[in-house]
Amino acid sequence: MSSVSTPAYANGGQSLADRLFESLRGEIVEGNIAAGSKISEPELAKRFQTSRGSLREALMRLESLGLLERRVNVGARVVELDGRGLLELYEVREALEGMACRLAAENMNQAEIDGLRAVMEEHEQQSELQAGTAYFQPEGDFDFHFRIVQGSGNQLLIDTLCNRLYYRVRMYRYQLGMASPRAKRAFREHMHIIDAIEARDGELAEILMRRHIRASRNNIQAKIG
Amino acid sequence: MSSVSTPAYANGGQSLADRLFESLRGEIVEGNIAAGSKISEPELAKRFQTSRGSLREALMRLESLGLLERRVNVGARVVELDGRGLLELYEVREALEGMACRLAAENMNQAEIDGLRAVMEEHEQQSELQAGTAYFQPEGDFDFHFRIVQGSGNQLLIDTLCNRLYYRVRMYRYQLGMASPRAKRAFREHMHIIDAIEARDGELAEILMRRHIRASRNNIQAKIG
DNA sequence: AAGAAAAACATTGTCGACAATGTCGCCCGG
DNA sequence: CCGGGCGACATTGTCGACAATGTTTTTCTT
Repeated sequence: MSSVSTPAYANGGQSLADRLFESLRGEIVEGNIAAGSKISEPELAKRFQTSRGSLREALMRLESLGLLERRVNVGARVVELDGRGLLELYEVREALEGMACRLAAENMNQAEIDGLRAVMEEHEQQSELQAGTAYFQPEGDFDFHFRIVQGSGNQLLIDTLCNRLYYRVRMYRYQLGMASPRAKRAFREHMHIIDAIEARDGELAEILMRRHIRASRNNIQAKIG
Repeated sequence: MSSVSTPAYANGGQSLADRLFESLRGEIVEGNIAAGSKISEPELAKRFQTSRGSLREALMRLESLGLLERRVNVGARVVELDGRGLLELYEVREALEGMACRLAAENMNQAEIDGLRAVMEEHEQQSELQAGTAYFQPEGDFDFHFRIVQGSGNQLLIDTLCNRLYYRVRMYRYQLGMASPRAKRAFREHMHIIDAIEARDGELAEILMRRHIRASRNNIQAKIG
């Protein structure tokens, strides 16, 4: 179907720099490219069989994501992961997701709320399969928070959390292994949050979400901070 | 002093793309480049006497700032300013600045608090010079909020607000002329916030800041939304 | 004449080369 | 032996040209 002259970057409506960006983002989040390590443009360009120009575009977008730090005429480094940064991240999450939860209680339709409950049922089954004290599935937890943010209807809020902060959260989880041992408690907190949303009680929903995130933060602080 | 071979981009420790970025950011914020208008890379490159490569770097950073929207193989457009976006912006500000205010109450030192009061005295004098119902100085208002955010000590929060959201706020103010007629009320609200910070009452400081921003939002919604 | 196909144009994405800066190692003087 | 200056190397910033896509205009057919 495709002619022999099909260019390498004519894929799926996204540019080559887009795909480089996504690949590198994944490698950084999962720690495949070590935190704090220096980025060599020529080396990466060779690894991905591309030119430096497109690679640099990807690097700049990673910088604006907060995953890289670039200094003029020096180069780019993957950000360091320190406890302070993680705690700061949770403070911002508390503020933003609290607001998102309030808005979700006002704006979510019934289908979206049902979807939330379905996610929780899935959690419950998986939790029963695993040991009672098993770590809380980061995947499912993310799904829960993700859906609430989407339900806020505030595009700026959605973009800030889902396209910016969450990658950093995942990076910390992967590399510092922040598996929360608060499985059962977190599950109950999630359920209460859904109840508040379904009751259209935005004020309560916000309070519960903030306490939920703050509890995680305190948990982290006790361990690492 | 400078030799004839001094390169154009060897200024002040920042790259040419950095300066292009700042220049364009200013022109977009102030409406010199109209909202919603299409960006022509060759045209701008000619205007700034630079190559397209450096210009594209600046454009990408503007995109990550939320001031431009780019589509692959089509080009970049300045974002449109609609009431919905402005209201969303204020919802995010309410959440983030509320948190910033809480943290500021916990972390600001006395010198910073004194600086806040000095800003307010300046406001008062300028307000007296102008008519009693005069619009609230965007400059001074920004200074007040700016300082509180700085005082939070949370680097992620500072970056998100000062290096990301505030440019959009300024863009709206310039172009939609959002001069708040709440001068005296806002001034009193600011003073109460400072009092709460000085009393190290983070909870109250957050509540007051949120109400302050929400009042502005309601004011805007009544007018435009 | 109206609509569609096609070609010409303009714009964007990508690439390799050059210029300038930072970095590392070596040599020299103290 | 140690510290500072100097030079070679590597890396980054910048530029102009080419390839591919989107857009507009022209032209041909019905």
